[in-house]
Amino acid sequence: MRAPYGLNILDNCLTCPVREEHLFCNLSVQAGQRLNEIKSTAVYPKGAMLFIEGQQPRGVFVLCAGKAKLSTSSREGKTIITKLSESGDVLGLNSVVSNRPYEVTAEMMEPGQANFIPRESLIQFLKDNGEVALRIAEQLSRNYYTAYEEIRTLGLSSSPSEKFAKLLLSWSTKTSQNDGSSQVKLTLTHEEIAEIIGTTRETVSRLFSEFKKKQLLQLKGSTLIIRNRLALEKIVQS
Amino acid sequence: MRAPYGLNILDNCLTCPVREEHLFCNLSVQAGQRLNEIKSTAVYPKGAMLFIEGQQPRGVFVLCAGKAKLSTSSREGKTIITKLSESGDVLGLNSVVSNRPYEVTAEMMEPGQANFIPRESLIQFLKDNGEVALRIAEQLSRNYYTAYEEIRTLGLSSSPSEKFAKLLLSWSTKTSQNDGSSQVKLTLTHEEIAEIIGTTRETVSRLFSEFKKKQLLQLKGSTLIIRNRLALEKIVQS
DNA sequence: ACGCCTTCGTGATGGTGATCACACGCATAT
DNA sequence: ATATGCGTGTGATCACCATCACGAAGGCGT
Repeated sequence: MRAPYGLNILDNCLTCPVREEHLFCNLSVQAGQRLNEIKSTAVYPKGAMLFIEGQQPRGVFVLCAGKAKLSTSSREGKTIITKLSESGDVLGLNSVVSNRPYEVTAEMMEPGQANFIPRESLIQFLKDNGEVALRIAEQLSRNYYTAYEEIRTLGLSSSPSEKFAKLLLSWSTKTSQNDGSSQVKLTLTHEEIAEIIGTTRETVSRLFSEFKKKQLLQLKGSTLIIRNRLALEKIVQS
Repeated sequence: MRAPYGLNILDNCLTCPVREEHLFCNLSVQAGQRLNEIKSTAVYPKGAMLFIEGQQPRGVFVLCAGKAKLSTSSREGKTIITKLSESGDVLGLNSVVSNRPYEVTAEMMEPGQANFIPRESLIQFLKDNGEVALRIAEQLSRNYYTAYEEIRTLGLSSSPSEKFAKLLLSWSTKTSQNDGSSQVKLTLTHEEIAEIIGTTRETVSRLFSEFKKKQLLQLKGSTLIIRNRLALEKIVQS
């Protein structure tokens, strides 16, 4: 398969982002080869849709480079972002395994690259390799956990402040310093943050102001500095 | 293993609730026998907790008789019910497969019976029977779908009326008549309904009044009659 | 029959966040 | 420079629903 958009393709992208929880690591030699045969790699520009909510599942995408956002929308146009995916993540797995329509839309937030594995091939591959099926099951149950966290956040923590604090903390843990502060490159618009925590853009703006005033965070250009982790945890407290 | 609470035990409960999506149907003879060896059956009274949020996963429960509610709570005591389980459902599967703490509490809503399969035995069983692992994966992805529906409901439909209407419809579809009305035995308290749709008891009371006045539903004793399905669907519209 | 507990109905009140509106800064394009 | 668009800050308003409060109705044991 030729790559769209005329960009380069890495030869073997499946192994490039080696992460602890990577699904397709440590396979037997034959399994690895088979996987290489059925996958195809492509490059996507910013804004490209890997798949769209409601489509029949064509296959899974293994993200190699770039970030993607997973979102779902109501008829009236309200949108929630359920996950920000990074390289190594496997997208569309649930739909492919259960053969139901994609439940989310996956959109590239920046130019990137992904491996595509067609549904039929993957299912056959799993039938032939029982040990991988179990690993897939593990991955699915991890996905479930994440979804459950989301449910807890949406259902139990009522106020936007709480959810905002929770989001900041989830960013903070990735880049924690020993002195309690941490820095994150802020690539999301207020609108997008609003879609993550289920509120409006205006409220997010006000939350930023409020948290700045309370010395909880600080902004230098597009760099977000989280000042007071403990205070944030106190706000969350669920 | 002896049954607690001094009640009777069915000999082979695994096969009693034969449902389309039943996990452990149509197994090979050996697999079926092995499964029978590692399972144990017990009877539970109303209010019994099969497992509690946060506990290390001991194993899965296959519900044979009785209903159970799955719920999760915040520290401040707010509770949401995420699922009402019926016979045939497999509880605790996600936690067992991913070896993380139970993410919910499972409580019997009425006296019932369940098979228990210890974690270690199940995992070994799955390793030995690759084809079952794939079926487990399918089940997990169905669970994921359900969770996703919950996220959509919580995140996208803002008003309690909308969520209430959605709940009524989900009950209605199970027992639909051809004339558009349907009857359901209402076994939940307003408090529990509130925990399902994420609002307060008082609001549920008021919703009942409001919907009665609008001729959307009717109550005869504990029998709920849903009068106007289309109007409900119009309220939902997400 | 009596008290006790759970469930349910409904009024009054107040806070919170969605909504609308508009202005500003800052890109990039013309 | 001017235009156009996007992302952002912030004020004013208002509906909605959580909360508190209380009473009524039913179930259950003693």
